[in-house]
Formats: sequence, structure tokens, C-alpha cells
Amino acid sequence: MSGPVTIRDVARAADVSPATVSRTFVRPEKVDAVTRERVLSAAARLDYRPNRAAQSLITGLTGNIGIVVPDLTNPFFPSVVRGIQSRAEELGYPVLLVDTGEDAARESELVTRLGRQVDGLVLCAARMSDEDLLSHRQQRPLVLINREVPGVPAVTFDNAAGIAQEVMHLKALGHVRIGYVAGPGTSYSSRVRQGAVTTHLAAAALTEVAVGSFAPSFDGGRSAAEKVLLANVTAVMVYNDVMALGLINQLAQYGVSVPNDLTVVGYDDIEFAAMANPALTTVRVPREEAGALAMSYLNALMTATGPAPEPPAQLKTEFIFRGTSVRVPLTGALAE
Amino acid sequence: MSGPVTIRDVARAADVSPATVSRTFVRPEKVDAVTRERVLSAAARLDYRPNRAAQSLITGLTGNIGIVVPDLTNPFFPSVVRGIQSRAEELGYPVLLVDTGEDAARESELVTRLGRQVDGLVLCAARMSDEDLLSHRQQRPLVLINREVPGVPAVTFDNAAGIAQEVMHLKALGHVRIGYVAGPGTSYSSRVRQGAVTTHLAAAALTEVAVGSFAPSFDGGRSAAEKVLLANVTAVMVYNDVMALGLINQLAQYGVSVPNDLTVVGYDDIEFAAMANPALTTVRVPREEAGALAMSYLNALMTATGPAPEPPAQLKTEFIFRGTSVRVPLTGALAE
DNA sequence: CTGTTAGCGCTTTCAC
DNA sequence: GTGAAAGCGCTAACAG
Repeated sequence: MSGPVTIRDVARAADVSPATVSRTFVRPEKVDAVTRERVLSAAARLDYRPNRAAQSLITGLTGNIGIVVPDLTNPFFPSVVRGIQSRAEELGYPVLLVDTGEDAARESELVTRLGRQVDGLVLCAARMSDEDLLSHRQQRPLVLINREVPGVPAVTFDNAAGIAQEVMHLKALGHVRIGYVAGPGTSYSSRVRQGAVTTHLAAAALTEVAVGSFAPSFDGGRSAAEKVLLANVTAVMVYNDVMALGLINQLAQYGVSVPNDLTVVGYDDIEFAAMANPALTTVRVPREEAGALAMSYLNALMTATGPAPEPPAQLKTEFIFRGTSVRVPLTGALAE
Repeated sequence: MSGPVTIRDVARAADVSPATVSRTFVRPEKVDAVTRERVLSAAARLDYRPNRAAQSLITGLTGNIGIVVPDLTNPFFPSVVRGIQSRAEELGYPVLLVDTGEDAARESELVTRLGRQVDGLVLCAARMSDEDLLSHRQQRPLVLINREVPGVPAVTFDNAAGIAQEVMHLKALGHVRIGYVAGPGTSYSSRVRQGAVTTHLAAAALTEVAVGSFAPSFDGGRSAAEKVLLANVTAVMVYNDVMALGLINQLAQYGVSVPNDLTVVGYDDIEFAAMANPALTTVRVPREEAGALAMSYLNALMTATGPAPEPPAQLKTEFIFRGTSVRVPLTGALAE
């Protein structure tokens, strides 16, 4: 008899009923040790694999989990995905991935579609509204990364601390008027970070000069160059590393050299921050760790029988002092 | 009655049998147009969604496709994944992703596991042996990207042409002794590229100086710096952009400036190649396009009833002349 | 602890 | 063109 081996084949080989075979895999403790061994060895001998579809049909569970990211080509996200993926693999979950292409509108629809194929979801930097998020949360377990909505489980970074460290750093270097290049106002973490910048700059008695909002991309950073030049500052904090790198690149076109003429600090510590020349001063956010933690938490949520598991703490960020920040007085073109 | 709406609910609402509802979705042409409309409107009204597990159980198909990549944090792969993903979405396939972590040994096992959850697979830069690949190909439809094995469908790049263009470029710039920094010998595309370099350099009557094999990473490129310096060449071709960037970075530590002291050309045209300073001369390989094409081809394979569909042509590569390559005679430290 | 009995929701012969 | 019936492979009561 051909075809894949089914639970009945194993049952026959082990001389038990199909139900006992099923129990052996689902509730081993409810099966006599001797019987269990017999079943297990028969299953191994026949190379039996439970049919997922049949299990799904009856349990209503797929055994898969889903990840949603806004843009996989943004170097922030592959690390997160990797963290989720490797933990998911340890836990035995295959992972369904969807890249929404930064499209906030489609995001919610894609989550709905994906939601039907998985038992739980990790949403990275979700762009959708709080309401949509809350409604998806009703459907199935879900963990957010880098986004907070009251009542929705989330893994977040201690952004305030990271910003505080940068501010302290800039103050220690003697900077007083400090520019801030913001990300898109529609992004949750951009708004959070902007708030932290304002707060900590004020607390440090430093002057914040808002440069404006730009796309969270290399070109977005580039397009901020003119406004930065006009801001009459000695240092500028940028929403993220990719933008900071773009800004520095465009500044070079203007003959403005970083850090001699201007101090620039980024955020995220993407791989290329260290590779750039000069290497970018930034704040490291533990992306892979966040992914793994989110997956662990999601698993706890999915398997929880009793009370909801404790949400994980905020992840610590780490200030990284590299080559794009120096002490004032400046000696270059922008010095007065 | 609560729960999700089933085919019987629709049948009742449309006053037909469940079989007719099923046919309406699976073989619409076998249902009378009027009946079909009635069923469709009832389905829409009730917001009916077929249960995937039930369909799967009966058809043996999951409706999903899988992607396997060696390392998602290598900027080459997210683009490919994006290409696959967006095309898969158009075709209605959810995508299962696995990152093997460059582990050739685990790769085959992961493919086996993943294979049971999907109807078809796209394998990027597969590290496993030809034999393993051939055996997986027996199991289910599969398309390779950037790897060739006789008898296995694949989307590949015209690497020879890319290398030829680079060689021509270097020759035009007056370089004669040219170093080659190879990728890992275990990598298929590294071997292919090495072969092309040797062939075209010889054909152009240029001298090839083998610098050695290194890890395909930024640090791998860095570690090639000493040997490059010792190679007494005016130009060096590097296996890929990430390595080229690492090499340039480390060279700077030695006080060797690119391109003044040494011409460096990369391969791939990853996003950061253009962002680097100076921007990297390289060869663009259409990664996202390759992903989309592979997915289209896979779909053709999966839905093919008659003869096997035509394999797609090799994807054209494009030489990109940027800032890291200049004409000899050199004026810097390495000039003679 | 184990077997028997019923389906999960859907597709698919096979009649009509 | 449409319906009735028979499972796909598995799990979950329910007896024993």
C-alpha cells in the first residue's frame, strides 16, 4: 500500500487503536509507558508524520506563526525577523512572513489575511491605527515590536534612555544648539523619539532646533541636508542610522565634512553604522533579541492556560560612541 | 449557531447543495451562471471563507510556498525575498520563510521540514550538495536562485557578462595586474565567479593575482586587506560588495586610500554600494526581479498540467561605474 | 489505560 | 447542472 503512512498504519503495526497512537503524540502521559514505546517505535519504523491538515481541521490550529514587517529592505528588520525566526524554529513553529511595503493602508488587510493562516502574530513597527490593532488582537494572540498600544502585548526598547545618553554625550562634547531630524510623523516610534528628544534636551538645558520630518530612508536623510545647514547648529541628532548616513553623504556634496564641520549621531546601530567612514556614533537597539523575546512571549500567550504571562521588560539600549561626533569648538566650515 | 461560516451555511442560504457551493469556487464553469451568482452572493453576504485545513486534507495541497535563504542579514537576500513575496502575494500564496544561518548541513533538513508545509519552494543560493538538491526536487516543485544543478529549474544571473564588463572596465582604465578576492570556495556562485574572472582576465591578456578566499562578509573583506597590499596590484576585484566595503575600510586603516592608491570593484550593487563614500564601482544584479521571476516560474511549475514550462532566461547584469575605480598611473602610495 | 464512535469542513465520484 | 454520499487523517468524547 503506497501513499503516506497514516495513523492507522501505525496503529496496526503497534497493534493498538488509532486513538492510542494519537494520544501517544498529543498526551503521552495518558498512555502506558510500554504501549507508548511500542507505538513510538512503530511510528519511527514506518517514518510516520502526522498530517498537519487533518490536525488543523480538528483543532482549529495551524501550528504556524506570522511576522509582519513594513520593509524588509530596511536593515532594521531582517535582524528582527532573524530573531523571531530562530526562536520560532526552536519552538517548532514554521513562520509566515509578509512585507507590507510601508503601506499602512494595506497593512491591516494583510494582517487579516495572514491571521487566518497562523495561530499567532508578531507585528514589527505596525503602521496601522490603534483601533485596527485592537481589533486584530481580538482575533488571535499578537505581540507588537517597537509599538505600544494600551492593552496590546509588546516588546519595546528603552528609547528614552538611548536618547538621554545621546543628549548627555552631546552636552559633554560641548554642544549647545542641537538639531533634530525627525522621521515621518505617521510613525509611532518617530513620535516617541521626537518626544524624548525634546524632553531630554530641555532637561539638559540645551537648545533644540527642529529640522523637520523626512522619510526614514537614505534619501530622506539626504533631503534633510539643506535644512540642517541652515539650522546653525553644531550637532544634529537623526531619527535613525539610515537617514544619518544619507545626511552625511549629502553634506559631503556641500563640502561639509562630518565630524569636523558638524557632529551627527544616528539611532539603531544597523550593521553599516560601524562600516561607514567615519563610523557612526549611535544607539544600539537589540533587534535580534527583541525578535526572539517577542516570539517567546507570543508562545507564552498561545500556550497560556491560566493567567496571562508577564510581559517582558523594555529592552535596554546602548550608546555607541564612534567617529561622527566630536568636541566643540569646531574647526571647520561651520565654526564661528 | 455561531462559529465560522461553513460551506453548508452558504448552501442553505443559496438553497443549493454543499457540492454546488464547492463547485462554484473550484470549477465555476461546471455551475449554471444563475446558480453561481446566487451562491456567490450568498457567500459574500455571509462572508464565507473556505477552511484551508479542510481543503488541504482533501487535496493534499497547502496553498503555501516556501523560501529558503542562507542569511537574511546579508543585504543581498532581503531584496530577493521581497521580489518573491510580492509576486507570491499577487498569485495568492502565503510565504513561509526560513533562514538557515549559512549552515549548509542544516539546510537540507530545514528544507525537508519546510517542504511538508508548502506546495513549492524557492531556494536562494542553496549551499547543499547537488544530490540533496536533486532529491528534494523529487518531493515537490522547486526553483533555485543563483545556483545551477543540471535538471533543476533555476533563475540565474549572467555573471560571466558582469565579470566581463568589469574586466573591460579595468583594462580601459589601464590596469594590468589585477587581484581577485574570492568568496568561500564552498559557495557555488563563488566558484562560478572565480572561473569567470580567470577566463576573462586571460582573454583580455591581463594578469590575475589570486588574493585568496574569504568569508562573504564585511569582516571577511577586512581580513583580505593585508594580502591585497602584498599582491602588488593596481586594482582588485572582490567577490561581492559587502566584502569590497570591508576591504576598503581596512585599507583605510593602513593609510591606503581608495581609489587614489588602489582601484576596487565589487559585485551585486547592494543598497550601500551607492551610499558608501566613495561610492562603489560594481555590477548590479537584479535581485528583486530574480525573486519575482523565480516565483512566477514556480507557479508555472506548480500549475502546469501539460509539458514543463520554459525556464526563464538568465538575468542580465549591469556594470555600474562609480567612485572606487580610476585610471592608472596611480598617484598614491602604491604607485611605482 | 485503551478502543469505539463521531465527526472537523471540504471535495469528489456517482447517480439522477 | 445538481444532489447524495463517502470519506481525506486525525482528535475527542465516551464507554469499558
